[in-house]
Amino acid sequence: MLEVKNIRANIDNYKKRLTKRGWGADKLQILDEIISLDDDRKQAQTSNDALLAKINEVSGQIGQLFKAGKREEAEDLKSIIAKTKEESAEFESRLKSAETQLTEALLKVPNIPHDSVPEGQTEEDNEVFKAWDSALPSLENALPHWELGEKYNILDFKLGAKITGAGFPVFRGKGSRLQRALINFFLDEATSAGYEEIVPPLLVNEDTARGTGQLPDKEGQMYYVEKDDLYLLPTAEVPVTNIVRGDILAEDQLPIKFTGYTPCFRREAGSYGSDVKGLNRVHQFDKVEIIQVQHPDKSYETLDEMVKHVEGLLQKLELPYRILRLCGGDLGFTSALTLDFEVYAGAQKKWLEVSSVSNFETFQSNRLKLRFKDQSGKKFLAHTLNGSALALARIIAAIFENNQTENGIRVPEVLQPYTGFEFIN
RNA sequence: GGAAGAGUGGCAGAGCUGGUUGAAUGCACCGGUCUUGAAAACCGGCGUACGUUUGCGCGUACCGGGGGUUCGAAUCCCUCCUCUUCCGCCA
Repeated sequence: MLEVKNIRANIDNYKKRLTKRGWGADKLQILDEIISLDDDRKQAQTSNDALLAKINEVSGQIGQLFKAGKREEAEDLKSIIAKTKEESAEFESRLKSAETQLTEALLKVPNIPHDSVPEGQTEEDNEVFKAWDSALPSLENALPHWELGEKYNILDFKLGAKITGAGFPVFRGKGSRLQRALINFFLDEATSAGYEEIVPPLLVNEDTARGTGQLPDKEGQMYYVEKDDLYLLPTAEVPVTNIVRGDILAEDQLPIKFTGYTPCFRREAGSYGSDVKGLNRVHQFDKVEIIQVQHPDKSYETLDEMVKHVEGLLQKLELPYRILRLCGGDLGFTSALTLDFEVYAGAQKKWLEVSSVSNFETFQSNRLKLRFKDQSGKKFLAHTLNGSALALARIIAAIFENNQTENGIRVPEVLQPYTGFEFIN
């Protein structure tokens, strides 16, 4: 959520940058409405506060009169309060209405794209930030990962459908072991890069889902447990970022670095087409997330650092990858700048998104009320960033497809200490 | 799931027979005096949000969340949440 004071101070600039998201004049006028609602809000509060002050003052007088035994005089003053309360009620309802409308309007405005965000409407317009220069794997008679899963009995979609439904794959045997190896490898890499490991709850309440921006408008993407009013998490970002919700940190506590492994649950309502095949798009997958809370002056350096981290993982896994800078039209609602990582799956001959690293600047922290205090005691909203490091399902798809040999699927060397075997066969 | 008790400022802990109590006191923290330096001692400061003001400041709200009673509530009532203890159940 944007801050009204920033909208006021930068309205022309914000409008200009929001056009990158494809916003036209009709949508942009909401910024003017926000300022006007904020004016209403202030006016109502100023009037109401004055009336409340009067009530407080007269109440004090009544108290004094009662003490002095002047009951009748006290009774007389009560009528003043009754009258003032009536006046106050009107301003109070105006105030509440302005606040409600203001919040509703603010919730509709996405984050302001960073200057480096390319123009464009669809994923076609994403900028290739770093391309893969070497030759892509080109295998004779290569099998897609879902066939390899069946061939080696390590990944079973039909079984998942039987137990739960479509989009809930079952790993077994060496497939399970590879999965566990990847999780451990990713967590080890993150913790040695200074991230504190977190095991969060997998169900979150409404306040938490609101804090990172999943609510109010993405409830359709989350599984919801009605009886307990809880949501199954779509990413570890949600519970882990909320660790610091409402905090006022000391400046020297920054940056805060968290990592966490969790399964992720996504309804993926409305998805269709060939890209949902196999592990390409599933309702439950495992992911290791990295999260940082950083000083606004350093958050873009931090973004680079996180990009390097993710890049390092892909290099160690020997996977061909490329990095995209998302264009305005493809940029997530809460993000100011996002870099997507894609790995090449050699049998499908497709690029699969395996990580998304974003700087939210103060968009999340404003909702989270996450601030830090500088040496003079002034408070500022912190910047939040996160990235997948990495999302497992598609990584496994790529490893299966790219590493298939006559002897089976070759386990990347870096994972072999974790798996205890070199081939899946 | 049942029963009882409790939720106050960074922490501890008063207030809870309603009336300058945003809240005593102690610790922690920050500044100062003292000291060669430090400690101790002493003095001062020390919550959050919104509004208002050039500024000093002033106003309003907040004592787990929400609602109510009252001229006036941290203090009374209702409700929800959380925690503790005991019982039950259980990985």
